[in-house]
Amino acid sequence: MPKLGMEPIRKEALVKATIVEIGRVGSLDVTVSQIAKRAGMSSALAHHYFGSKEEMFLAAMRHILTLYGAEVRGALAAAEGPEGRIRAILRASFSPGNFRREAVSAWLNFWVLAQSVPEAKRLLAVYQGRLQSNLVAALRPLAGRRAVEIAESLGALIDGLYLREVLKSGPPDGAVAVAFALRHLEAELEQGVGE
Amino acid sequence: MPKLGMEPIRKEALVKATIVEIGRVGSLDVTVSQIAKRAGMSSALAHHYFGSKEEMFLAAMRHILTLYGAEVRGALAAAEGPEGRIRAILRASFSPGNFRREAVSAWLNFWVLAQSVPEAKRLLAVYQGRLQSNLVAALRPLAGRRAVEIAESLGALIDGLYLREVLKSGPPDGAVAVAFALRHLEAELEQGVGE
Amino acid sequence: MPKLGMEPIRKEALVKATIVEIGRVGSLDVTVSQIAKRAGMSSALAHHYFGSKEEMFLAAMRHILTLYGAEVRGALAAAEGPEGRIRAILRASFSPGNFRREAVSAWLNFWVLAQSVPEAKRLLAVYQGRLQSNLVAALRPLAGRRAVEIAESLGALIDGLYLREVLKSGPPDGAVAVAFALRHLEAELEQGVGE
Amino acid sequence: MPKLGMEPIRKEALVKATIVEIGRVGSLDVTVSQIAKRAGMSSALAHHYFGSKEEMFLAAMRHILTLYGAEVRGALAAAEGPEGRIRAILRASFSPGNFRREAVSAWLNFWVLAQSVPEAKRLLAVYQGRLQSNLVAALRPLAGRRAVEIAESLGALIDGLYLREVLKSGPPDGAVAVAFALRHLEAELEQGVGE
DNA sequence: AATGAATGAGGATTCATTCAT
DNA sequence: GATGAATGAATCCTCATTCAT
Repeated sequence: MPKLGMEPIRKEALVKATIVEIGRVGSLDVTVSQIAKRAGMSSALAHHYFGSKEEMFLAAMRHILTLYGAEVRGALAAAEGPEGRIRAILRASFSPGNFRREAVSAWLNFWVLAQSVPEAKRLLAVYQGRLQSNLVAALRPLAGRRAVEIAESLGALIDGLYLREVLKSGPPDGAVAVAFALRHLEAELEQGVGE
Repeated sequence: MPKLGMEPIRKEALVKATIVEIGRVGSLDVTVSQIAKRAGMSSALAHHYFGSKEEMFLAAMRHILTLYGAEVRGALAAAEGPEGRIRAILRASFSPGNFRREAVSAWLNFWVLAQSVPEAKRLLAVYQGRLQSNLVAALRPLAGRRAVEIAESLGALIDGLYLREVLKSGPPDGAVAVAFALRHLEAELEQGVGE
Repeated sequence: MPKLGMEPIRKEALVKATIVEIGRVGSLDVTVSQIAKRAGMSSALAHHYFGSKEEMFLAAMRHILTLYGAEVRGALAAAEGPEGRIRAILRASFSPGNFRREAVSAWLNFWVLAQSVPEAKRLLAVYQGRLQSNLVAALRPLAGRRAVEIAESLGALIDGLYLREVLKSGPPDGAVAVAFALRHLEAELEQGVGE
Repeated sequence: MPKLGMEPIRKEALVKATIVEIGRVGSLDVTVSQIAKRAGMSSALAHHYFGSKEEMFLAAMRHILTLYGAEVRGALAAAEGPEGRIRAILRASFSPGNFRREAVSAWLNFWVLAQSVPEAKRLLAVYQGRLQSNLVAALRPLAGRRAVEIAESLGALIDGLYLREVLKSGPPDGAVAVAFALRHLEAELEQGVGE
């Protein structure tokens, strides 16, 4: 008797194991066996479910980006006012669920993957596009036509803060990162006001 | 007496080939043979001069960071006034020599390398430290005690802009990046004034 | 469910192939591929089961020493009287199963291995210790306190005869070797009597 | 101007370095570069003088066997009476010059070499032949027609004692070995007397 | 005489992937 | 569904040897 509904459970376990292993090793030089072992199954089964190592990586990317997207959406739903929406996006971006060592490590490696795997590039582009439109929507009432460029610089700053987390030791501090980004934003907005 | 003085020539060729290959493949999954072939020699010779693949990567990192450092130093030497110094740093950061596809790709991969190779981490930390102190020195007259935090956010922004170049197509446009960073900076400085 | 229970079969095939190849080449300069090919499998599988070439060598050593030990034990079980026990040990030592060209060659190479691999050294020491105590036990009733030194010299003689077999051509002649050792032994014992 | 008479000096340095390195590593897995470096020259020069690694090994063998032969000859010249001659041979065999760790190690490795290199086999056979005839000559007056077999067993015992030195720790003790061999010999001779 | 330069050949080891059961 | 078995294809690295100077 086949166990019913094993597939999603197995897949999820593999996706999580993939992220953990990438985070542990710090690169994509992770073997399917390592991942499968951590997920509690044989490497053959991992291939059975994903077809190839690359597909596992892509699934892991989707998982991380989906998680991020969900968190942002949730935060936005509870936010009020333009500024509140921006704060919500930032807080979600640096929430403990996203801004944790192994996720940051995986995320960085996905940028590398994007250089050689088109689908990975597409996924990152989608994520970036969503972030950008969310920011623009929230900024429009505050910054008018400057919303686009401010959004872009805020987005780049967020990515830069993620990147730099790699060199730091100790657990990531999301609050500090949010404060940084907010200060930057206020500066930009004040400038707009001053025009 | 044998042919002499080949070492520096070979090493330089290998370092350049390493960067080219990393840029071409988009990851550190380059074989020593590929690199050596592009540098016009056997892989055995590459090992003879560098001892290991990792050492070649580190040499390539040092090369890129040294190049960057030299360009910044040169630009600073010709700069006048605090603002001029900042512009110099930014222009050097996004100069065609540094802000080119293959160098950006290599640079991104070095961040990944830094997660598993301590020496790579150290090198990046040194580069980051220099950038920070250069920025702080230039910002001090303009922003007083806020110099440090502005420098940090400016640094993160620069890294973010580098990172995002990965998703773009076409040759990197340094001018746009500089403009972005400058706008951000002006906003930060104005804010200080408004306090 | 997959094909099962291959491990012991494969391992045994590899161990035997290792001995054959060492005997054929006359040194430890055998490639894993050669061994694996002779054992009828890929070198990758050999590594899968043994982890490393060195482990294969050690397994081959254990095999040879175990074989030897078993033969001695068997012969001792059927032996009667002190002299009978000694004859049994000698006959086992030079039995066709142990005293054959390829086993002698492998044995010699294991002595070399013992110089650089501690575990190999340990194995040889264990074998030597067992031989010594077996001999002493059998000699005690015949030679009293001289048993120890006679055993030692008999052991060294056995090893010397093995060693010298290397230079000979044609199949080893165990009978001659046994006769040699027995004559030596009788001389030693008579001397004791004469005291 | 070529340095005159460099060749023998270089060659000797290489031969000694070969023995040292084999002793150090405990096997013939020594690189020409290691040997050359220890001899204070480039590996290219080593090849210039010996043509190949194998030739270096053979030269080292000749060196060791020559040394041994010379010592035996010297000792024999000063010996008096049959028993004195035998003692001389044994003492030479286990003299500090021959019975030292690195020489024993090299000697063992040469037995291995003899299995695949005919010239090495020939050299060992020559050494063994000389030892045998020396022993027979000395034993004839004492043991008559039994001289041959006693010589052979004494020779095997010597080789066995050399071999077993490999497992021991601490510097070889020639005196003990000589005593061992002498006791064995006396036993053999007494037996002859008793016939 | 002497050596730095250079390489071809090879060898241990790894790994994604496939397959039979 | 699940996995042990199995391998081909790499890849890093080593090394004896050659050569130009």
